[in-house]
Amino acid sequence: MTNASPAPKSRGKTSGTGNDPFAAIADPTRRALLDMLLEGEQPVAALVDRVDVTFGAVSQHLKILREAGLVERRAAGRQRIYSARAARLAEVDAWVAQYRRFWSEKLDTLGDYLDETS
Amino acid sequence: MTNASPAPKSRGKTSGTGNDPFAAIADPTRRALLDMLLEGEQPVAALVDRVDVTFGAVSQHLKILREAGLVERRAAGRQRIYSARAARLAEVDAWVAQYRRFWSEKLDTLGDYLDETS
DNA sequence: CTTATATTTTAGGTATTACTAAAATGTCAA
DNA sequence: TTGACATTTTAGTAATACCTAAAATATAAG
Repeated sequence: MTNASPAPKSRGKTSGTGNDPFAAIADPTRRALLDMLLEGEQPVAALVDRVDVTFGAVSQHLKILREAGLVERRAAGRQRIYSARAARLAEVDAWVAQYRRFWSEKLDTLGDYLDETS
Repeated sequence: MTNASPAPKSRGKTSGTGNDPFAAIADPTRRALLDMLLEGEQPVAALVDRVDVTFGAVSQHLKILREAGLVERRAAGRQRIYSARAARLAEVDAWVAQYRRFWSEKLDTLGDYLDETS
């Protein structure tokens, strides 16, 4: 027997980019946006010219981040001011935390990683 | 003016699922596989019957995880034994760490780290 | 050599993603 | 009102992701 089909596979609820923080931070542009907001709240236009995609694209990314609970929006005149709302990243952090003991039984500086050690 | 095109946009190097740990852990099945490997190294077949996709799909996921440096493979007879290689998650951890102060100025029981540096 | 086992790879399909350009919405100001 | 500004939404497209079934590879055993 070659393969055992595990079910008809409805392909229906993959949760998607919206609302899942892991999916939300998978995109490098979205991480860049979050990083910018880490410096403080900003209107969309301020983010746009640091990011090399169109205004529309940034707006769409912000929507995804907002649906994931990672940013907040506030109205100010005709602007929309966005700010980071990192609480939702706690879910990601909790997951990664399980693995911490694997790479650092000794937790050094916490500032340098990226190695191979093999 | 409606939009300012930021460049022809070659759509070429989005890094993709392979080799980018953020993209690698975006998929829930892959996170599940990593979680299983956290219990200890395992041959592919052992993972397959806890995951509800075909053998082929699991093999593909493991390939992506391997390309991202998140798992290791070892041969044992005709089996391939996989094990978690969490070091690469340090990159994710480092990124998330920037945000920790946002949701916990007091860092309770989470993973318990000395983030500091600010 | 032949067959069974364990896994990987390929081919093909469908869904989702990320992007752009343009249209739509909402707000401010003359 | 009219027009400019700030942002969002829509429509359409190309690339990517994930999945299955089946073929291919590799090792072990009779």
